[in-house]
Amino acid sequence: MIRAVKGTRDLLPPSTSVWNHVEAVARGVFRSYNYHEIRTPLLEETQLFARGVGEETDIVTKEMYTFEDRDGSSLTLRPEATASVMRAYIEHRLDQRPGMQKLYYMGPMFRRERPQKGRYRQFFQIGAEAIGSESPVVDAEVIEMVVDLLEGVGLEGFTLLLNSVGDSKCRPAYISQLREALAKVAPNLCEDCQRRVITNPLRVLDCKVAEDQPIIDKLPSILDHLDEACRQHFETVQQLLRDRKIPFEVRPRLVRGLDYYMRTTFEVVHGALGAQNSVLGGGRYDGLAEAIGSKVAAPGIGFSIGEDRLVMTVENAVKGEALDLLIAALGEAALKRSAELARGLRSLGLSVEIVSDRRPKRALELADKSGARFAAIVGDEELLSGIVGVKNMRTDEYVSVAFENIAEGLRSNK
RNA sequence: GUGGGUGUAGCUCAGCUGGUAGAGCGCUGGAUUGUGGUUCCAGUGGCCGAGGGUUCGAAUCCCUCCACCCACCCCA
Repeated sequence: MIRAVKGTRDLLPPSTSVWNHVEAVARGVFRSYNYHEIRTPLLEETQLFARGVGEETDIVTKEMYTFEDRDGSSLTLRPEATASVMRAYIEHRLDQRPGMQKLYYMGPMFRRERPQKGRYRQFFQIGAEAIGSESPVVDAEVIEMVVDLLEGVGLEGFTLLLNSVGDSKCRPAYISQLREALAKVAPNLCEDCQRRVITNPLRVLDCKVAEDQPIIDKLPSILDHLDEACRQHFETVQQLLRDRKIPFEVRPRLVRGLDYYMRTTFEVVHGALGAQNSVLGGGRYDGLAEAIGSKVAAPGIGFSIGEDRLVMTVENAVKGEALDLLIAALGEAALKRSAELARGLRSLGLSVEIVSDRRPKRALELADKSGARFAAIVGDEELLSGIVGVKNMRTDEYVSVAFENIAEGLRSNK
């Protein structure tokens, strides 16, 4: 048997209606903040991610789906979208368009990791990027939008974590101090951390091993090492969030795995997701444009939602897309008349199913099992009288109406 | 890449110390020529993850491999 490849999956009904719901809510929220959709290719030149995401990151060193094209060039299935959006921004000179560019996207990303709960090799992200401004006002609005979106799809009990990771001017100094401090305590840390001390000292801050916590708490905090500009920026973002009554927790130890982040970073976590508790991550990336070879500066901030994870948390809260009417047609003539009726109803946006190969009882049973709102039987009697008995499957109400009045009845009961 | 767990019907799972498969749910039909949800009856269903070994005989014991899940790493 041929199966879906490891880490990929088929999304089947009724689950797909949850996905549609999440995406519809997202589009609505994006529209209300004046964001517009951008669609970039799933394939990019490998260099884009190597430079944009960071040569040393896990994504680039071991998780990318990279292959050689027939002409010898190296292509990669996108592991994330921000670099692509920035590439498109530069390529099409969107900086020349009036005002800031507020863009959103949704679609599949690919990373070759070992799958587990909430993690797939093909996974879906919904994200947005605001490019063309360094202002903390934009940071606050992006975060406000994120909260709107999550609440809009019905997510409850999430926590917004906030931090600033400084910029290219103040972060290097902090990291060297951190290295110094780590050198002294390294032998007392867990095995993973001892490795991180060398590979990526910031990651030590993210360690979850209980015994390490007291040691990590004593390490220097990035927030004490921000330069004046970064400190101001971070202060303002926090003030604007308070003004908007958006609850958040400052987590000086919140670090992100992608090299391009600077200043504001944030994350939304939710229990009930297993070990992968992060639903969304984002931050500012003022140096990204230059990193991928742009001559013009393009400061920006964005975020990305793990749609698979979000759907997991709201799966039960969303109702499916119910069938409006199931018609049991008895005989040739009735089938013909039913098809006419269905055509009219469908053109009004109602969903209709015709069943002509089952006894009425079985047809009703099917209506019940498929969650139809109404059911009707069309046979010789109805053809003669022009009157159909329409049954409300939820309330058991049963009304006789003329063929031409069915639409109205269905719609008023919706 | 590393650990742990699990693989028997479409789904959830029973099958004790070896005697070549069961239940519930589902699906199809009937009881009930045209009105669902309850009941009852019948039918449909499986190279017991794959290969090899032990044995007269293996779903069951042994070995190898594979797949899926969870976790680590890391991230959405």
